[in-house]
Amino acid sequence: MAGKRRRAAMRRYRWQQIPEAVVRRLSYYLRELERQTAQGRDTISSSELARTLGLTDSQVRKDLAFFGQFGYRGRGYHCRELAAAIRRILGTEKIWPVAVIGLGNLGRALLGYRGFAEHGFPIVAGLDIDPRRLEPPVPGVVLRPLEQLSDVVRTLSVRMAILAVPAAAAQEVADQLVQAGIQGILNFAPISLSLPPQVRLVRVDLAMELEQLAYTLAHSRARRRPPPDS
Amino acid sequence: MAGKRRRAAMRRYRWQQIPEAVVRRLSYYLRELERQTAQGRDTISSSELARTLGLTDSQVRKDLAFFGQFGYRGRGYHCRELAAAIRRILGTEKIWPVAVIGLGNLGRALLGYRGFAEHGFPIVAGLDIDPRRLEPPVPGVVLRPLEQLSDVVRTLSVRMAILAVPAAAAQEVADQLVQAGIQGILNFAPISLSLPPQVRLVRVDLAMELEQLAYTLAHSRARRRPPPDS
DNA sequence: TGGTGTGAATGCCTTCACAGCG
DNA sequence: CGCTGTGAAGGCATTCACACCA
Repeated sequence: MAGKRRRAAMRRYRWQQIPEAVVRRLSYYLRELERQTAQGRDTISSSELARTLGLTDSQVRKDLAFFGQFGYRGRGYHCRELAAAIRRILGTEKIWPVAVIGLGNLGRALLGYRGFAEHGFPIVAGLDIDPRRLEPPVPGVVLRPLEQLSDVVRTLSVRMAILAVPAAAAQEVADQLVQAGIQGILNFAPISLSLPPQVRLVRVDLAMELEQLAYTLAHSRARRRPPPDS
Repeated sequence: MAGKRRRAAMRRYRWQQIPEAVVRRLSYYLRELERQTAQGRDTISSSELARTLGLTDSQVRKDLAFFGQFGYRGRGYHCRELAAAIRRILGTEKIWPVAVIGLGNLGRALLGYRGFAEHGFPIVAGLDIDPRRLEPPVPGVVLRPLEQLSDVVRTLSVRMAILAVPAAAAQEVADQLVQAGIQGILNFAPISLSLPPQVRLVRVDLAMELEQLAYTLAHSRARRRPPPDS
């Protein structure tokens, strides 16, 4: 392996038309590959990768086939190599500096969440309307009043922002983000933003995730079973 | 309207076999209906509900049709009434007390996040292995060492837990949750947990959401369709 | 032998189109 | 007249099955 001559380059593709679900799974593959690599594993088969993620082997292979040929027949995929390929596909072989907007409870926590930087998304700035929330300082993070947004975006080359303001303010602040040149928004406010089509939007609604859980619990016939033994 | 005699009860259904995507959208409908209600609106048509969410009108109607008939021909849906129906479907007309496991950066923030309680998921307990993290106290929340998990689960009737521990510890702690009788887990650790099938699992990977954003930004030389989220 | 890559088949979800009704 | 509810059609994603290869 050790990638002497890879027989097939990554396919030049119409990235546009790739199903969203596929891209989503790519992230999962990447996480698992990183974990396996960290554990010293060299290669992995589609069926094993699938099993740990609760998917089917053919789905893994089909997903990857959208982007090229990465496997070795009879042997599977080289973990480190495939991880690198997925990073290239996702665009995370480069660093994406991120700004957090809204430094309340959640925003502050996100400033300190290490998982972002570990995956190529260092948080370089935090902004809030209320200047009192700009204290205390956070090492490595520029804290500024919201009005300086454009400056921050420009000087730090920020293209994506995490929006963690109250729902009531979210649309207005989102408009300001667009104004300032932000191209992608990760929205934590439980509201449906309307934005110009060229601005990418991903929504995370934490209460909603619990609702999904509640739904399955409420309708599982296995009501309130006692703690399983063993 | 004022719901004199609703002509059709909610359909008795095979809740199990309803597509996951439908249940997911139900949460979005609920959010939007709550917002419209708060703005004093009385009724809304499927097409308007759809438009604010970036969906199609027929999709809204089809989704709801899984569960019964909620609309009024020629008039649309009664916001408050439909919201109540969706809450019944999701199981959130009842209160679901939740425990947060892991009181690091993220866990602490989630303790204080109001959006949970507002949607029927009050956080009643926080647990951590490290006793130092149990300070300072949080009003209304019981903070305990992880070893007291079973007690807490029993005395507070907790069925769902939010898992916010480091990835390296996540599987082990998840096993303990199952032991203690937890039936649903919202997992923030960037790792694929393996659990007995009767335990429900929802995964939120924050870095992954940024990866999705990065993907679209990295490949956005050409036009994509508008985000399904809006 | 073991496992990839991929057409073909399947099944599911979404969209269409319109009957039906207030 | 407006808008729901719903069979039918269409499109898309997943799974199957197997040729092919190291």
